[in-house]
Amino acid sequence: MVTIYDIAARANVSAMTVSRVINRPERVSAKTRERVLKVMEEMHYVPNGMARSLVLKESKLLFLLVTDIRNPFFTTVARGAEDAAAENGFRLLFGNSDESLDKESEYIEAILKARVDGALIAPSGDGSLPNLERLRKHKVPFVLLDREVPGIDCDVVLGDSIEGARQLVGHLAGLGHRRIALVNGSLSVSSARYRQEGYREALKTYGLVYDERYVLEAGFGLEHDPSPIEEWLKRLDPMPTAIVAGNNVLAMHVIRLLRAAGIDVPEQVSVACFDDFGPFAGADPFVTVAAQQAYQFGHAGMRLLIERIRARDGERPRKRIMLPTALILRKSTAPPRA
Amino acid sequence: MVTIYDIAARANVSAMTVSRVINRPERVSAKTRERVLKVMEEMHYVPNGMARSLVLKESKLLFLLVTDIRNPFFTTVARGAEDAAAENGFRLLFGNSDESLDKESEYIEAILKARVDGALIAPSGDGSLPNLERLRKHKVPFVLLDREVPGIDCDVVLGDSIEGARQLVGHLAGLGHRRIALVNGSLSVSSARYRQEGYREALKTYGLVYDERYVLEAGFGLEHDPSPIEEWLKRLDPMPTAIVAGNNVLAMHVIRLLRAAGIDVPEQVSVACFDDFGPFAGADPFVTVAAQQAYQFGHAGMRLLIERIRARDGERPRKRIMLPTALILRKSTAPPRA
DNA sequence: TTGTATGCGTTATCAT
DNA sequence: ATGATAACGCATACAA
Repeated sequence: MVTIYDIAARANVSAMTVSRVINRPERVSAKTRERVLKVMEEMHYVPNGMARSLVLKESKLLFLLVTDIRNPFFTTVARGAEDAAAENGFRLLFGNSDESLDKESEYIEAILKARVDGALIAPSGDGSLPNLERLRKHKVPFVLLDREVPGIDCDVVLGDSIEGARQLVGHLAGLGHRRIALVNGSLSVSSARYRQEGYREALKTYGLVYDERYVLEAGFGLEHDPSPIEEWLKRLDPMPTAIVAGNNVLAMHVIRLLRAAGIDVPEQVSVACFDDFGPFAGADPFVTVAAQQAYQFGHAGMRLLIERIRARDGERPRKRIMLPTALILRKSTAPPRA
Repeated sequence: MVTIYDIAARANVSAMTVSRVINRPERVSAKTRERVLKVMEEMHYVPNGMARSLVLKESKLLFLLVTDIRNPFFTTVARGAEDAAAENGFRLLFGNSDESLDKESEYIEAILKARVDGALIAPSGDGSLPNLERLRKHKVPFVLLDREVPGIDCDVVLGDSIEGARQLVGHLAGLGHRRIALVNGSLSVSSARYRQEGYREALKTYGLVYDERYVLEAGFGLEHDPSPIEEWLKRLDPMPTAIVAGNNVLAMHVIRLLRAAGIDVPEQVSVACFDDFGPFAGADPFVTVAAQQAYQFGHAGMRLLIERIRARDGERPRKRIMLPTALILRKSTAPPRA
């Protein structure tokens, strides 16, 4: 491997001069600078980032930890995060926790070992507290994504779940639905709690009663067993005329299960959910959603993280960015049958 | 930051002993090992990966370069690649080239600087040759994904485009279509060439004539301007009764444009494409596809890469993995109108 | 403007 | 079984 010493020898300067040509070109005479640059070119020199990181104590590496990169929400988040990172000269490492605390813990260790400059994290849930405290103890700057964790005070980018619930329930109530159920993720996830809270408040707003039999706590993950949803749907009597899903995965499960049971959507049951399905949902997406600004989640979250890294001031006040949701009406919702 | 020297001091051993406890525990007496481990625990020691990489000349970092992480094909590839990397103790950096050679070049520099152990790359096209030669010159192991590049001999994971084309055209011809058009990506991308070749061969197989007016060279990327497609569609006279799209993005454009022009799919024109739309295409996906095994692309590609890294033998024969495609019949294709 | 000495945190080598 | 020393490639502090 070619090092600054190899360059130095060939250019008849010291290694320090080579280092300066790279980092502070203006502090080197034009003549030697040209000569050194020429030798660097000839010898195909590429600076060793690891050696540089070791002495500078900054790696220009950031970590993005999501629960599943396959979910178009996180896919788009990743795109926004990578763009923002690249714009600021950072590279991105990534991992999938699969909503599992254990996997998350492994990635936390990876974050620590890799000496990345910071991390953008969608925590698996409230159980992430020890993981985040571990990062905090090691002074690794981090920003939370989509979910907050009670007990930890940090920058966070959230979606407005309360407003999203109001949009969803409001739309369904406006169509005339009065029995609106909710399939949710685990209540140990803050977004699920907010969504449930918003659902409850919105029901009240529209003069509907909250009935806990019409609320199911399931899982947000693609790999979660959907059979509890199936049983719940069978159990419901009378059937709700509309179902709100806590995220896109749950909506898919619900629609699939309803159809499998011979129930038409939206003819017999309307379905709407939080989160959108991304740009590849097809030319004519089906599900009515309260869409989150996924790209902004990633982009703004990354910028927040980089800001905090730059302002080494750990005492800088925490920022809490709340991104609005947008109701997008599609074909999975319709007025209830007479 | 806690270093092995801090641990050494507290445990009354040398730094080397601490290093041994971490890397070769069996070569340290049980007693001191326990003592050192206890101190490491107490002081919350985390090894510095960068320092380690510097001396060992291996980073346990791999780079995944795709053209767009938002495309469900690459999303799933990423998931497979990350899984395979994690299974083997590697972490993944990633970047999006957006089908742009310039962006790709920037990531190539990043790959070089970061001293990653290898890279899994979906090249932007044949123009990637210099970029790949640069990696080769610096002895960075790499594996190509989905596309090969003439002039470079390396491991590669490809989809069987010839077979995919046969499946698609065969299906349409079987339905009775005789005027089957093709919207393709840039012919400087190997997969586009193979798909076009397969299309041409399949037409012959099914006794149909190849007419270049019914073939358009557009772009695979989500950001490509779709207006050439629009003009092409308007120009076609008579209209084809079926259109094969070179990938999922093109299929989306075509379907959207046809509908915008008041043309029903599949009633008036059938549409089918290479690549699938992933697990979030909705509960009832619309488009008939020749699906690629995206997860396997990532997983097998990553394993190939890791194999090559381990067998430091650069002369090891290149592997060329060809993954089959699967025809999935859905609602975007139907018999032509009488 | 340029060079020397030193350290970043770790591991390999060789010694004890 | 354990330790002393050098080296990995680079940048900072200081000196010339």
